[in-house]
Amino acid sequence: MGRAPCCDKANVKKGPWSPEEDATLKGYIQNYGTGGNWMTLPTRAGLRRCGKSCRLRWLNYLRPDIKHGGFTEEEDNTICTLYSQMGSRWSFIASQLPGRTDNEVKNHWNTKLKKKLLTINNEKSPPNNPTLYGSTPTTSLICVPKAETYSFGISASQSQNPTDVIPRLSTKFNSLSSDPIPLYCPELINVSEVGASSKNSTCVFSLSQESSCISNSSSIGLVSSVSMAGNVEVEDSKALVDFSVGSPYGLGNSLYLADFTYPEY
DNA sequence: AAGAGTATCAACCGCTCATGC
DNA sequence: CGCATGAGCGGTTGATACTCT
Repeated sequence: MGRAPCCDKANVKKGPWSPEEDATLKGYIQNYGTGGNWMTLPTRAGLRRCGKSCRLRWLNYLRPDIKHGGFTEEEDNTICTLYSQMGSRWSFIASQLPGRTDNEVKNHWNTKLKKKLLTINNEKSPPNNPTLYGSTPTTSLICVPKAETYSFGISASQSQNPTDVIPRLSTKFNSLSSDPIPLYCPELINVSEVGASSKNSTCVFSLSQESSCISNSSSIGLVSSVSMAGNVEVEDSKALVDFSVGSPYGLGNSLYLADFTYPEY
């Protein structure tokens, strides 16, 4: 027994919105507002749509203050900076960009900015010289040249049962820059999930317990415990590693570019 | 010109969180 | 306190547009 559906699936239309539906929804909200209840709005407005669908259509497309069109370089930098600090908090990031929606920002990141980051690193980073990505010095996106890569290897756990194999990631993430927080994490990191999509191989990992990590940043000193969760997306043997790092000293978050080798089981 | 491959983005899905009862 | 419900969020999908061969 699962959760009750939010609407009568048999009687709601799905798929792209027609201009007539857009006009109906827009007209209704402009005249009467949402009434604080999206679930009943389609019925009140005379639309055969799910309330969630109406909400999404209004917020992402029909709102009068939506900005359509390409992103400026300034917006790109804002997204990169905030993503490096906050992770995929798209609603927050979008709130810092007037007229942009979380969906639009998320799509823009996934289709353009992420690739741009990889491309820029490949083309412009001289060996042995970590560089900041972006035009503003405040950004904390770090492109790590191949020679300084944070290589890591994965070895399988001792389990023989494929269903409960938890590969373990033994590595050190040791940023050469003082910002964000450089870390040395000698502990084994449990890989909670390894999978592959049509485009990228993905490896999701997290520390199963608190780990002692020593920061070599003089401004930070000793970080006694850090929890981490990260994603790795692999493309052409490079990995964009996205770490959310929590510590008693607050939160840090950084993107690293690293070489990646597939585990040998 | 046509088919295949790729990129884009609107929309959906399922989950979590907040709130009210 | 526990449950039901709705809002909001992030991940993913799929249709369409675009580019390449």
